[in-house]
Amino acid sequence: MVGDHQSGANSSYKEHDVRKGEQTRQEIIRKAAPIFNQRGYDGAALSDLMRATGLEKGGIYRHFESKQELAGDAFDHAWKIAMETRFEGTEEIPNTVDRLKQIVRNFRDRRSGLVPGGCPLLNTAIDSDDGNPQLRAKARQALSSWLDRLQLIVEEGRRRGEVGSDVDSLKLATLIASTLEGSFMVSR
Amino acid sequence: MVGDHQSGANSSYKEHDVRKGEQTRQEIIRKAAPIFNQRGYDGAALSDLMRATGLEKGGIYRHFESKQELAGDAFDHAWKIAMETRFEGTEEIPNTVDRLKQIVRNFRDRRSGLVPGGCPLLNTAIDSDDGNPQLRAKARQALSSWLDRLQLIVEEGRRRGEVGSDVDSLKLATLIASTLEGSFMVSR
DNA sequence: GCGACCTGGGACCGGTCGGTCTCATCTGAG
DNA sequence: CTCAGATGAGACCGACCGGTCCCAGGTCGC
Repeated sequence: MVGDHQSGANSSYKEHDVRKGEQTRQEIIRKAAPIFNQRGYDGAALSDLMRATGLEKGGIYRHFESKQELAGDAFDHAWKIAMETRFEGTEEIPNTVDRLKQIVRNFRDRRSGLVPGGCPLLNTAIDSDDGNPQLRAKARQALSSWLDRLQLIVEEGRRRGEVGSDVDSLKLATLIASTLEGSFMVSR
Repeated sequence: MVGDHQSGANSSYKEHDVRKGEQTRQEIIRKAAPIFNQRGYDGAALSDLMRATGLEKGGIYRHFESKQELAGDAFDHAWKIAMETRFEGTEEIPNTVDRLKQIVRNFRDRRSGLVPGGCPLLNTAIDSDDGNPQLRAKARQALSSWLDRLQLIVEEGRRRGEVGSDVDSLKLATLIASTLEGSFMVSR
């Protein structure tokens, strides 16, 4: 239906895809992400995206099948940045509790490099809780990957005796995530 | 601008306002609240509200200046119900900690009488974090009234020695609220 | 440098949005 | 019962929505 342009044979220049169009595509995603994150899916009008990217409608739709596809890519982009920021500089902390504390601190303090508009997960989860199953699925997936990562840290700590063995790692991970996300809302 | 119909003099039937129109107005609010709560402000189209209320556009706009006014009233309605539900049967619990526990339990368990679509505060806070200053103000006000109420309970407990005097009542109230709201999101 | 095709502009489309207005009908005080 | 005023229907409005399409011009492999 889409893609598979010049499908055949000899004609070339794929491999990493540094074609002009791919750069434009990435720039559209970068510029669109804050708008979706701030205004939500319905609130982000094509006209807003046009202004932000400096492109006309046709220029945007050249690179995306639909607004939904763009929103999905924009969410992935925003979430990737959020995750990197939240776990930045925590891998090398040896003690589990200290590492968790650093994650909380990252969550609280590091907002500069982030995509503006608050937590993409929280925004998207709420925004897509009626229709929009694609975005909803992405949000669900993002949440579980986050919980998994927290849970893994807790379990490692348990194995190393830095966290009590009576701790339910999934429950603790969920508690941490809930509280952090909740505080995001309160701090508006 | 609005209202103050038959402002003057002798002409009558105010007092409690049981006029037909007022009943209709309340029913519109009741029917509209779940739609705003589920779909958000932009997502709740007039056509949805028309279907839900069984009225035509003119019939709705007779009772509200604008969609914003209706959304505001719908939020107030939803929030009132949510607060009643959350604090239901907690006033008479003597011990402070038990009372707080009951509030948490209410939050978790009692969802039947509620306006569908999750917590109105969470929804509205996220939904209105770009424009829509009216709704934003209402959300802010709702949050502080909730925090105040929790804080009051904690402080009473402190005075009666049921809660450690080292506890910061505002911080604890905020923590409780954050965690509860956050868990609301996670549990989608 | 040529030529194929990738890229972006922008007019255009049908549909829906929130909101207004007029008018027929209903309600209820006298 | 009368009749003024309250109520609701629904046609209508301009703006804007997401999306399509074709064309001029740019890009890039050969």
